Amino acid sequence: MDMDKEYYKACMGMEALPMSPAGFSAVTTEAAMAVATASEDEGDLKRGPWTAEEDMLLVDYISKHGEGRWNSLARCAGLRRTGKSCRLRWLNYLRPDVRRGNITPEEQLLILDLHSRWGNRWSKIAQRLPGRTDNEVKNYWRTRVQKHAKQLHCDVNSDRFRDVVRQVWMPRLLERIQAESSSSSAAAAAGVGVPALTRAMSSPAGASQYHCFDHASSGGPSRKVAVTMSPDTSSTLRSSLSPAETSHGAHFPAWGAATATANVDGSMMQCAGREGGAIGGDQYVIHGDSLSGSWSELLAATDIPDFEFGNFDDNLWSLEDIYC
DNA sequence: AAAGGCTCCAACCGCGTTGCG
DNA sequence: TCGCAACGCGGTTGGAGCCTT
Repeated sequence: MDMDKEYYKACMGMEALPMSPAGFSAVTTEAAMAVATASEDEGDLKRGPWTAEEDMLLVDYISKHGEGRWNSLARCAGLRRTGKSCRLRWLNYLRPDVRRGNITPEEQLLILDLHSRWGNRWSKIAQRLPGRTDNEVKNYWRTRVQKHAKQLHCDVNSDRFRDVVRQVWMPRLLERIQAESSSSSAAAAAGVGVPALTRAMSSPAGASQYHCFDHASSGGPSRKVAVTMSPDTSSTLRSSLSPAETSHGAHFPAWGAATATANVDGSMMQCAGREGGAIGGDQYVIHGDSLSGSWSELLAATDIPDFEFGNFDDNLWSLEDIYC
């Protein structure tokens, strides 16, 4: 294609070379030359795992010329790969800002929340998780979330599973986040004695809400609280929750005075204490100190209709299991 | 120690969309 | 307007490494 030839001239400072997929070999390094020569010999595109040499070629080329035009980039860089393959390798692995390692509780919470409103829009969800790729989010969902749905004998997209996520999983994640935040900021907030969930604020319109627990009063029974992820707060979580996109069927018409806020890595999480709550028009209640014990015990204590709790093996649903 | 099963994730595939001639 | 090529997204697969028996 002429467009490609012009691009090659521009980016390589040389005349365009023949365009056969196997024979195009505008190379800038010895390694690239070797790869290109091999491609001429074998006349075939390479597939499968990338080698360190290929990674080096791709990174080197993109650092000099930028990304985009992946098919021509692959040829210019002397890679025997399709443009698709180069793009995927760069976006999912080689890009400097790709975050590696376990998905954090904050990220898990965000994924669960965003998936509940957007479904399998992995790319869109990943945009709200800096450094994470759609592939990573998708893999997390398939390996972790779907596994739990399977253990619950329900479809991952079913209302039932969504309820469990909102009523049990997300509150639990939130508590963990807050606990970590509390411990890390304990020194900074010296003397405050901040409980896991504290402070007051009103319920913002369009917020995502679900129950969590207030363990502030140690020794006493835990209070059920409604949690909202507010669009009015800052950072990543806020950006994920624009009011126009918030579509949960969670409603808490009246918010009690004992509401809570936790700021985790700049992500403001809010909780509002009250005596009851409704999600999707139904009253769900999580009783007492339900946050200790197994996953199935939590579920058994949760008034989510139609779950066959007797089928669960407690060992399958250890609370630690829901974290990475 | 070895074999089989399982988990996780990198990579591929197919299809819809977009842009350009 | 049409056709083609490239791009981007979501679904799926293959295999390496880990775990269990």
